[in-house]
Amino acid sequence: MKIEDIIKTTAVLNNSNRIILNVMYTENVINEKFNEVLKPYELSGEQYNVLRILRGQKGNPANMSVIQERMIAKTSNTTRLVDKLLLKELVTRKVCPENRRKIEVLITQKGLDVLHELDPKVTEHGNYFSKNLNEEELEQLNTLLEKYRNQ
Amino acid sequence: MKIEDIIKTTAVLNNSNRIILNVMYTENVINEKFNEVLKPYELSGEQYNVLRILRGQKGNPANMSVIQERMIAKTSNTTRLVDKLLLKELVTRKVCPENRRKIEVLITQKGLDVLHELDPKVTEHGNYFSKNLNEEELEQLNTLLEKYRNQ
DNA sequence: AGAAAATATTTGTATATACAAATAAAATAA
DNA sequence: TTATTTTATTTGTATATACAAATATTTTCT
Repeated sequence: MKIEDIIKTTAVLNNSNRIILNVMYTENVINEKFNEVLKPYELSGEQYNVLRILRGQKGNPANMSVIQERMIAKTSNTTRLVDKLLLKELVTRKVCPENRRKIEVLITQKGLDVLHELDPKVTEHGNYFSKNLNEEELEQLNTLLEKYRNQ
Repeated sequence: MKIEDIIKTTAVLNNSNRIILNVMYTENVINEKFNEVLKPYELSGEQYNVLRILRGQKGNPANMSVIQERMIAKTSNTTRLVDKLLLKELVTRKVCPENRRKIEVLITQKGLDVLHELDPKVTEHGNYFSKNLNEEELEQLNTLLEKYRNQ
């Protein structure tokens, strides 16, 4: 469906404005669907993102600034996200003994189990949208988005 | 910059996952930049979106559900957004006399003036990103995003 | 007409985002 | 060694998002 029909505008949009709206709306659609996947686990998208970053550390702890710089939404409040994960016992945190300013965050076995259970559902979520494009188009879309962003 | 480098992952991503991350990250970049444009006016992106919808009404009032269905983020809380705009005297609201369940929202002259002042800055914001692509690529990106979203 | 259902909006609550300020520890400079 | 600067994280505050429940009005059914 064209973005003009979705936002029910009669205005003629130029390609520049249409991309802004299309990217924003597509992100919303992806997120809404992904939140449905996460809902039974009572995780938010950004909490899931933190868990993925921690699993990627393969047993090494990550401190707050490492998590921060690997997040998609760079302005997320990592402290509070980790707090929530701690309450659910999906991560542990302790002060780094070498540098007491730093906090070492680790994913727990429970956290790894949750991610493992989610893995196929996350794959399915990605395929739900990408199935509409062939491999060449998928490649193109990634390339165009990366090119578009470059300031 | 490739999304893998931005989120500093060593994992190999398939195109399906890369699109999800690329769309989410691109939306973030667009929004961060757009918030800078809006900041001097103390407007949020969604407040601006509501003002645009109201201007598009060309003098006719819009009720809450009309605003809602034209918004990009379909889950926004229209009541509270309109409340904020009302405090800034950018809109008016009154109960619809024909159907007292409905609320008629109108943009004020002050609201129109703010939008008019923002217009060139919004255009500039769109061009800031779209200048990286030629007309054909812009067209392609829009088409691919619209195709991608189709369930 | 009165009850029930549908529609339009508001309110409540928890969480998340955006951004500035505060705190604490470590590194560097005088 | 003390003061200053830098680094890492936390806290505060206002706003926004997500979603359920409440309220008010209108429409439909009997």
